[in-house]
Amino acid sequence: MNPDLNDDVFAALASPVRRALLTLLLDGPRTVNELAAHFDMRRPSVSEHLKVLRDAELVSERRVGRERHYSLEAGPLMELQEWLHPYERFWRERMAGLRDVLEDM
Amino acid sequence: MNPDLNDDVFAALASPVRRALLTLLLDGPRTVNELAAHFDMRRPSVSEHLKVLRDAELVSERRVGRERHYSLEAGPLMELQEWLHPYERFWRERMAGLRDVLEDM
DNA sequence: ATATTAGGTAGGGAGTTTCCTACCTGTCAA
DNA sequence: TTGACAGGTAGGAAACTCCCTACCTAATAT
Repeated sequence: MNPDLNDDVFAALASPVRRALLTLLLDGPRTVNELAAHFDMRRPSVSEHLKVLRDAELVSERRVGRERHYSLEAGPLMELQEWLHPYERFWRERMAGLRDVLEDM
Repeated sequence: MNPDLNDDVFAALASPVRRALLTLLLDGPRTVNELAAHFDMRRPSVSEHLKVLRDAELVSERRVGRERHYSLEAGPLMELQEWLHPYERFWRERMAGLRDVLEDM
């Protein structure tokens, strides 16, 4: 049903550091050093986090001279949204329940 | 911004077993034994997965005699959908790009 | 009362994750 | 051409995950 939404994506999103990296990339492509500056962590560790994101195809890299520019790739996140669809009914029901309670007050 | 969407939710979703448990609960509340029957795994392990889901508030439990009925709680998934919002722009852009390529063919 | 059933908890082993330092290659600048 | 800089890779320690078996309590059934 969602053939391309695999474990790797969920595993990649499980780390707060990697989620923060994705958030930083919302503002456009960034080099590894620019990204690393935001973390209390050595650069090689950031490199490894980027590798996990690359393997999950959540980011892409473009080589520019001796720099590497990382960009957000939102495809897997779109599939994640699709994965959520079957659950949507449940939170709508809960919201409806909440609304009813509020109306009774 | 999403104060209630914490690490626990992403970590809970990182396991394929736990995602399968949520999928099973789409059909309504289930006991631990009913859930465990779907996995090639001992029951205590399923219990532990359920504990992780409970801690992330993705499921709730109701005691009925000696059984425990687990139910889906979609609140955190709704927050996950909200977490995705800032990324939506990116996949829309990608889709638009794809459409343009197709139109040129 | 006793046996059985539902299901949680404890402790442990194997595998994985996450960080580190040390080191390497490739590019640019002097 | 030599030095400095960007950033990836290797190897290893500490912590965490995931599964197991053994065991426990509470509730039902006999």
